[in-house]
Amino acid sequence: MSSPCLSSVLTNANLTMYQTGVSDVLSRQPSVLPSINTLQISNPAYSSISSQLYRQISPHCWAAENVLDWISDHVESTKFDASTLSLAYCAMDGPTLCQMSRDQMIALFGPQLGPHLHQSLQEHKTKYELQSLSVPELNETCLLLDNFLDNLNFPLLSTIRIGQAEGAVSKRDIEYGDDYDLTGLTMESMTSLGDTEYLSDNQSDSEHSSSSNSGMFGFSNLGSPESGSGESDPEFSYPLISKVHIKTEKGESRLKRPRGRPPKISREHSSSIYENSKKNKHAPRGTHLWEFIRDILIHPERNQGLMKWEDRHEGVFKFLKSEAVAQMWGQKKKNSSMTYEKLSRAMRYYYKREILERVDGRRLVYKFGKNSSGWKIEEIGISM
DNA sequence: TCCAGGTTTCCTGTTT
DNA sequence: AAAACAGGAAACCTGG
Repeated sequence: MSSPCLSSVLTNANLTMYQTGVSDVLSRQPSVLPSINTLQISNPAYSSISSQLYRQISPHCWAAENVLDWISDHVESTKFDASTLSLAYCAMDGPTLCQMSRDQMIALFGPQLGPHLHQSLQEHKTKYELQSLSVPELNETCLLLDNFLDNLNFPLLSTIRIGQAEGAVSKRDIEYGDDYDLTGLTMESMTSLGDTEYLSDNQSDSEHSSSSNSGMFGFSNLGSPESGSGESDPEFSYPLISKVHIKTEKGESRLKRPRGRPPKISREHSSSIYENSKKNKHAPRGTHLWEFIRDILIHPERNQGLMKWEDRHEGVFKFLKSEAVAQMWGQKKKNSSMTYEKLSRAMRYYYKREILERVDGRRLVYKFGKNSSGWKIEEIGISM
């Protein structure tokens, strides 16, 4: 993968092929997704090169990030106030976009940006209808490549991070609470999200409904392992061929060790831990795990059945989809290999600091301690 | 440059 | 048997 353009094309094609449920997300949660800037920045595949990629692809083949790039360009060119634009309206892929009428686009993007976007889209569609011969060939190639890599137990193209060094992120752009988003979870991450104890808010503890997991966020079940436990399955644990390129101040790119204790060399599938896809950027101060957990709990629109209060007044809560929460945390920290096991270790460190209290005998249940804050009803002033 | 805080990762053993 | 829990150890990153 030496050509960034080809890499981006393949990555985007893969995203296009496998991203599902975007319209579902659109219809449900228009206000909870991050801003355009934070999504672009939090997307590891994003780069200045790929941001122009949509110009070379038919709108019908645009992935969500191509749509985002396209919208971003128009936001800039029209001096539109992006802060008034919900990212949820931008988090759709090309095929979804192409199905929208002019009125629908005006309804979504407003009377200023909507017509502009519609006009632009028609121009792009017209342009690429003339080149329709080449696009199916590209899609077919991408599909073949994906199948090929999949059969070799390589990660899907969408899980490979390419040119990360190009996606340099400034610290001020990483604002807590806005840059995690389930729609950005990759294929590899979604294969193991289904916990055995998923419960909707209306269900009792005795009810189990793992079969409904895939539909919670509108993701389809895309080839999860039979075992149902991606974490314990070596084939579904880590991307194998990704590399972490860290751009230094001098501008060169080099391999960098991932954070944490290095894994044992002898472990199967750990061909090289230093080649794992990770950005070793530590979160800025104030971005703590317990705050992340707290914010999921106190924002029902973000919760989506991930966690629930067991005792709202006592601060007792339970993970309903522990792996999904861990993936979200990992996404926030730019760490694709985050698991509930690791997250829970960090949670246990909070016992000593009395940010959390133990809840003995109950699995996946924690309680906020006296050194936590911001979760009490009287503190946040709303009724849960 | 060093240090502290806050994880992240791995590991072994225990409990549910 | 598997998943979750517990906690030690070590590594890493960021901010001060």
